[in-house]
Amino acid sequence: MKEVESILHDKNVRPTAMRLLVYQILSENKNAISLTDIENQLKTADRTTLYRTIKTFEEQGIVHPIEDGTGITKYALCAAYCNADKHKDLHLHFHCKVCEETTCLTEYSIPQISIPEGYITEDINFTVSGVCKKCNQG
Amino acid sequence: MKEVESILHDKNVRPTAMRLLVYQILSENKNAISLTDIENQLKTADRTTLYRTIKTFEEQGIVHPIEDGTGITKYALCAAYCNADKHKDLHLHFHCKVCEETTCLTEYSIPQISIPEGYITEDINFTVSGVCKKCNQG
DNA sequence: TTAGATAATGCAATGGAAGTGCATTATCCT
DNA sequence: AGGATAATGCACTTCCATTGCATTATCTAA
Ligand SMILES: [Mn+2]
Ligand SMILES: [Mn+2]
Ligand SMILES: [Zn+2]
Ligand SMILES: [Zn+2]
Repeated sequence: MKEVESILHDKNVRPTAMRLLVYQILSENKNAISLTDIENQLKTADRTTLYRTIKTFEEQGIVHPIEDGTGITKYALCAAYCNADKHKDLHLHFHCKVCEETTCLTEYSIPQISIPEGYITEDINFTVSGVCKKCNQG
Repeated sequence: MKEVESILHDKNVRPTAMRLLVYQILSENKNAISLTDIENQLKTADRTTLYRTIKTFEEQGIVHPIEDGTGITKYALCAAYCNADKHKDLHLHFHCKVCEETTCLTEYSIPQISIPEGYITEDINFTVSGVCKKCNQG
């Protein structure tokens, strides 16, 4: 059994051909990508299938969604220890307004914060936007 | 000159009837609201006008947009000291998955963070989602 | 190993929000 | 008051997200 196949298997996701391809694409892109990006890189696949594949991946802790402020949700692979119960990759995300790329800053953790008494935290989104290093050196 | 009128005036926005109404609605809602929310509370107005009104308000530091993870942008009035050059109300936002309400936690500032060398920060979005106090007491 | 149950896929269609072009109307300043 | 400029309303377009349903693939247990 190939590596990707066993990863999906471990996360309780049936390793279909389509899913292996989507996983492949996600792992080849160093930036976070949108559903449309995936669609463009996988001309054969139907958008609906991709949509539901990503949804499944998200639910099973394989990818995490990123709201980068563009209104288009991006996705990136999770750390190995994420699972269906909890996403544990709480890092910053950066969106460059010049090149439009959205990146996981996996080395930069979301800082601890307090929220008002009585509120329950389930998800945290910390996204910084501006100009990335590459675009800053023009 | 009424109070709202002078606020708009100070921010270099012509105080038209429509704009006064939009401002009114924003100030009456204690939560952040969407364009559609405004539309529903102002049946007479055309959506395009509201769209452009909000855009103008945003540019002139009257409202700030909030990406709460739903994909629908919400808006809330800024602090008095925001202006066209810079939004200075850097606080947390909370989105309740039960009642769907999005709130400004104006008392809770966005913590200082470091980002990688060479990156330039322009905007920061820090949104927590989960269950709000009200929904947590059911 | 095969049949039947269950899950995944593909197609077609819908919904909702964002955004644009242009003609008309209101506002403001001189 | 008059003319420049800005705001508004209407009609349309685009794009992404999402669903229903029929078909096909996958897995499991007999
Ligand atoms: Mn990430
Ligand atoms: Mn706010
Ligand atoms: Zn860039
Ligand atoms: Zn709530």
